[in-house]
Amino acid sequence: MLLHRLAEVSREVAATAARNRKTALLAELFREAEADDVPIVIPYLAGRLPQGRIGVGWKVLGRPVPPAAEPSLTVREVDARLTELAGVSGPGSQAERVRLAGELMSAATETEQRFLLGLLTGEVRQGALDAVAVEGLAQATGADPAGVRRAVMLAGGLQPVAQGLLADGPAALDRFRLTVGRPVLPMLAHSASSVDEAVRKLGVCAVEEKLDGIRVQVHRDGDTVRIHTRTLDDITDRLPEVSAVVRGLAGRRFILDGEVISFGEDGRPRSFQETAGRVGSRTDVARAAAEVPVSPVFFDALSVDGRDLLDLPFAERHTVLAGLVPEPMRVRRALARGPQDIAEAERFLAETLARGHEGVVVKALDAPYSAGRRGASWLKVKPVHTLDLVVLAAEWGHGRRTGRLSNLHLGARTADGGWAMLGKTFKGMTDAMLAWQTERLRELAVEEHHWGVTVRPRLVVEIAYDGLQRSTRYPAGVTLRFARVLRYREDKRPEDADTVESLLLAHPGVLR
DNA sequence: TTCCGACAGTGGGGTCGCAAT
DNA sequence: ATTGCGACCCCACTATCGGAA
Repeated sequence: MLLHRLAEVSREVAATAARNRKTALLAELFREAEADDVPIVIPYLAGRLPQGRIGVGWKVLGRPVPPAAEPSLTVREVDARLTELAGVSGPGSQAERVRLAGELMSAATETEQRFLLGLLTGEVRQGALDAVAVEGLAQATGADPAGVRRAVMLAGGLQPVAQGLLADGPAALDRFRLTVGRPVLPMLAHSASSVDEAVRKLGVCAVEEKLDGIRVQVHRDGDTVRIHTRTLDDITDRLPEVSAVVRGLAGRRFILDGEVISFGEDGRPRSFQETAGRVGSRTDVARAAAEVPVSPVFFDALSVDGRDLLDLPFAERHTVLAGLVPEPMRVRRALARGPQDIAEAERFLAETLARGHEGVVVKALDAPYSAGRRGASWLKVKPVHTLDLVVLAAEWGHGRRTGRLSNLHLGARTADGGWAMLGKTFKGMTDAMLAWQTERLRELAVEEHHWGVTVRPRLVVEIAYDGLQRSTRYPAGVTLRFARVLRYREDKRPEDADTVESLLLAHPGVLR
């Protein structure tokens, strides 16, 4: 199949609003693909590379090159070239990547260039990724959509399922079962604004502490232990002490879901930055492990001794978990029968925060494990802080925000009457707010840049954030975690904005 | 007819590893 | 030794479609 055909379909999908039509377009293309093309066409149309990320970004792609007049590239040829690109390393590799990428781009037509650019930078933006591709695959093969979705979750990705389906038809779905050693997409949580809201929604539930670490899925098969992240990356080699702990557990074959986190000598959790830095260290693992040891803390069991637990209610999965994993290695929890226990649940949240954790996750006790979904049966609750800050600058948006000032630079007052930038945010704005702030900020502009405008510090905006973290980038030495806009405060003057000093007082110990 | 669940998009900060400077 | 890039951890929120109620 020609890449040109894919690029045209991608363009048409992007230009189509109706999701059913997007699905149909993808299905049509999947039906056209030859067997050898399938493992390439499917991920491409889901906006990703079969090779995963291959170290090619905006810089490597460099300046635009003149497009080819006629389409000639086949998807298999593109795939082969990208595999070659992915393999380049060592001194001189950057120049070689640039050369190979340039060669590929000059062989592509304009439409193909646009598609390849999106694919390589991970920004296809056609309004259809995994979910729509899964639906399209089901339609193309006549398989049950729910069955395909489930198989994809269990296989950890679209590709093996697509190959099976196109080779053997719907019967292939039976092959995809939960298997120890093969990671499955983890279940995710929605947010709730309070414990009260969460417990009222879920009824009989567990309230579990939410640790601010790295999500892990741990597989043990005898003496073999594998540890995977939320995106199913294998990080076993970076966490030897976790493997050792898991080998010490009673069961021989199991899959557990949990978090790894580092505790300080005082028993309190270290900052997310410290845990993440440790888990990210690959070169001198022994030293990193000595300096910042991490511990696994589990909260779910997906499979134990050959039993697939996914469809069991959480209450039963937890009973199995508790039989396998001793208490300190499980998250703390409280049970709530429903609204009558809200006070207790709130007390548990307060205690959890006092112990230095992030918040709680409220989980329905009767719900199955919805692999790969953001199930409504898990609700996270975290405290939210707010500040009144001043807009110092704003950046032009992209995609559907093109032509709108989008990303705000946020400043707090300093002791000398100036402003210290604390970070940026693009979150929380409605279309109406985007339109309004674009106009207002242009009026306040003192300087225009290619990236946006700097403005007179006049506009006060109320910002929600999850906490303060250390920063080497911003002048106060701190930045906001997950900052988002709540509303503009036109009733406030810049002099009413919060100060760096009061912010640091509100979060003692962050700078130290 | 209205409501709501699921998706995709729009980007945020930090840290690590690697290659280039 | 320092800098810049890319990958990958953490993530919130809004708009939209289409099926459920």
